[in-house]
Amino acid sequence: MSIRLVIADDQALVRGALAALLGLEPDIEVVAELGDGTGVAAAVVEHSADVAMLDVEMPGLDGISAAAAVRRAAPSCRVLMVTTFGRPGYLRRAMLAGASGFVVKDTPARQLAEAVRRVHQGLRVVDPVLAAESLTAGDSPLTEREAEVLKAASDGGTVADIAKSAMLSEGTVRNYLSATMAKTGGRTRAEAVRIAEDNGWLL
Amino acid sequence: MSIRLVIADDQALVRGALAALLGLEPDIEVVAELGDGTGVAAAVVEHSADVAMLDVEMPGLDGISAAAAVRRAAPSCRVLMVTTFGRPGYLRRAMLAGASGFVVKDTPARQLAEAVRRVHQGLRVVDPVLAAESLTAGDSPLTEREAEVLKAASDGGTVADIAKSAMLSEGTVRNYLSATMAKTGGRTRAEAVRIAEDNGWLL
DNA sequence: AATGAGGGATGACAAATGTCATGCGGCGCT
DNA sequence: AGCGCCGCATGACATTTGTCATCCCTCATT
Repeated sequence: MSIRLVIADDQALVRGALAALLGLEPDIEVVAELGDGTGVAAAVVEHSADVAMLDVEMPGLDGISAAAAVRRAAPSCRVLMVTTFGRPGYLRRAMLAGASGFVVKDTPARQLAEAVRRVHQGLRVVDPVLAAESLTAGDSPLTEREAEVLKAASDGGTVADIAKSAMLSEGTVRNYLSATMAKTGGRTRAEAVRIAEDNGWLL
Repeated sequence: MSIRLVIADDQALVRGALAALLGLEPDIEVVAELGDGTGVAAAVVEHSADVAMLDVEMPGLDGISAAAAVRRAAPSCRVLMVTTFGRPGYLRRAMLAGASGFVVKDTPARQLAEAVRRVHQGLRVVDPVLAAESLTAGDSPLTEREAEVLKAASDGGTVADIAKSAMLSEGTVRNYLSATMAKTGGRTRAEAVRIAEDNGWLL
């Protein structure tokens, strides 16, 4: 009996190409393709899928949240995350959300089908380089509010803009930003944003 | 006789998947897959390819430069650019570099093979939405130095950092940044960076 | 020869940013 | 009850930015 697979990726070209690639495998059957995370759990249930392959970066519901939704709706369905960026924080969060595997998009195409088979068998699939990074990088040092403020700062607005969007006093915003800079080791606000993004501490 | 195709994309998974997708077409033959832009022109010549499908964002030689190299080395080979980001500036620069087509990665997978066939026939393939944006957005207003300084600023360093990396006086750096902010309409340095990136004025 | 644009620089000034101390109330832990 | 962390806020302060005027030099255009 073949593995029933659901694929979610926001880039239609990539989504279709992955479906084509995996559809070539005799033991894999692609039963649904989605462009965002919102309908994934429902699709998994509807098609009684065995494995869901999810991109982390998606509009609407992000991959991590979608993974959690899938686990809740269909505990027997394994989740394999596929992402462009090997952010350590993504890996950790994906695992906490119940994912069984995590591969980055520059792993060889040959290994993808194998990864699908492994997670289907209940094994865990994790890029070893990433796993190591994830251990050394540690969890996010930012508090919820700090992350929120930093995220609001990530599009380059002024303190006044951020204060307005977060309903905070300007002084408070500066305090939070100062804290994020101290915790990330960044010397400027922009640097703190970059570091936090690279580690997957925002989202 | 089938269309001989060279594919270059830095994400191995995507590259392999695209190859699989297009390999299914009876009239297309994937003769080479590359992970960066440096070897593309040579590969095109070696395999006497008809069409080269290039990603814009690649390590080493970027897709635009690779496109130019292909046109120089094998004028008979058409170039189809494929990119994640529909930056207006990318489209313009790609066309100037001699590309025949430009598609973004969220176009439906079905249309990709058709795009390859069209450029092979000497037709131009351009996402109409993008083409319109490209016209309204206009060319980059930034001078070479301004773009260089703004790029140096894009990782969040201080003025002193930028000055050092560009071998300029700090005052001059501030003047250039001020100019970029005026030209992009950004109210802060970070905003100017974002706007310039979104328009494809950096790179 | 004159004009203008771009690269490079200085100095001065106003505004924004980053830092720090300090305060308060709430929540969880021991 | 006390301690510490977090959320939120103020106020003061030193830096860093962003803005502007002004200067020099070069090169291409007129």
